[in-house]
Amino acid sequence: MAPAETDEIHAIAARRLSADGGQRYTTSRRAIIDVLMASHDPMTLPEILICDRSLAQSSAYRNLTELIAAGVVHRIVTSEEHAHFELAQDLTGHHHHLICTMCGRVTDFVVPEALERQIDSDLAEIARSHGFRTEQHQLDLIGRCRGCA
Amino acid sequence: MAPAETDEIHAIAARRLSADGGQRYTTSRRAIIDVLMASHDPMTLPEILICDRSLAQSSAYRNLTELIAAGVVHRIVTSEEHAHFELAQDLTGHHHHLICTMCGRVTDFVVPEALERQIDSDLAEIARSHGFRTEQHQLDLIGRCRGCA
DNA sequence: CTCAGTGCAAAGGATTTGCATGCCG
DNA sequence: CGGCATGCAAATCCTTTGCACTGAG
Repeated sequence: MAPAETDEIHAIAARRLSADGGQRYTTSRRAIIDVLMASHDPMTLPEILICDRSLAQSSAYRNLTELIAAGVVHRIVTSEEHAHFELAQDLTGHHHHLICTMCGRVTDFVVPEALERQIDSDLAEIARSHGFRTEQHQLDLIGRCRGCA
Repeated sequence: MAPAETDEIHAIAARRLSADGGQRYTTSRRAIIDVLMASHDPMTLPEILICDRSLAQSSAYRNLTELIAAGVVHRIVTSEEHAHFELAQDLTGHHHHLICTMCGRVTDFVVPEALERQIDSDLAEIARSHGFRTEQHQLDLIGRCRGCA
């Protein structure tokens, strides 16, 4: 669960893509990963395109879909118009999101280890009682960010 | 925070709507609330329309928007195609959601009081340190439901 | 050569909106 | 009467897809 090194992330991405049906780690895909690594917070597609003017919108969407399928990128849906994208949490470390209802910005935060463990154990019990196979939990705060408060 | 009675919910809905700029609690709006009360889990718009054949799609969306603005209904966004709608949690009691990545179904669950308190206090501290004004927290489990596992 | 990747333009699909009409207060 | 509410159809807008072309192995 420890955050991976920058170079290591590229290596992992390449490996997961090729494991996922022989996909290549192309320049465009690497560029997307670079952009996401450079940002500390999840980004929308328009934001990604601004950081990487060379990319076509449809290709960006297609590559993100591929990266998500390969487990390298994670998509975050909010009430806002655009989805947000971030590196998979097994690459960057597990965290949660502050979601601003005004400007739509998504910001990362981490919670104390003790709380994380408590949540995991309580939710495991709940999932079991519902016959639910949990893939991930998601704990977000919805409200107004500092700038919009 | 205690769940409100069925009749009481209608009264509250009417009151909040009229407080929200003089909106009326019309037959259609009451019907939507009835449908949501009858379901124990959040519903998509198509599901609502099936339960209430008399409603036009656009009116249903418009009424839901109005009910959300009045704080009577809550909208849940998932990765699935349709949003889900449920009564505001101050009417039904605070709870969380199991979200199935296969069939898209959303199911309610509650967590132990102790965990809820722990989350609230830890997150309050985090929000403070980010200058974030929290409106609600959201703790969901993403995975496969019993039928799709 | 072959097949994945790319870009452009067009399609898809949930949700929203314009507009004329209906209806409660 | 006045303004909110409704329904239909058309518009929006994020995202996906069809298709022809390019490029890496």
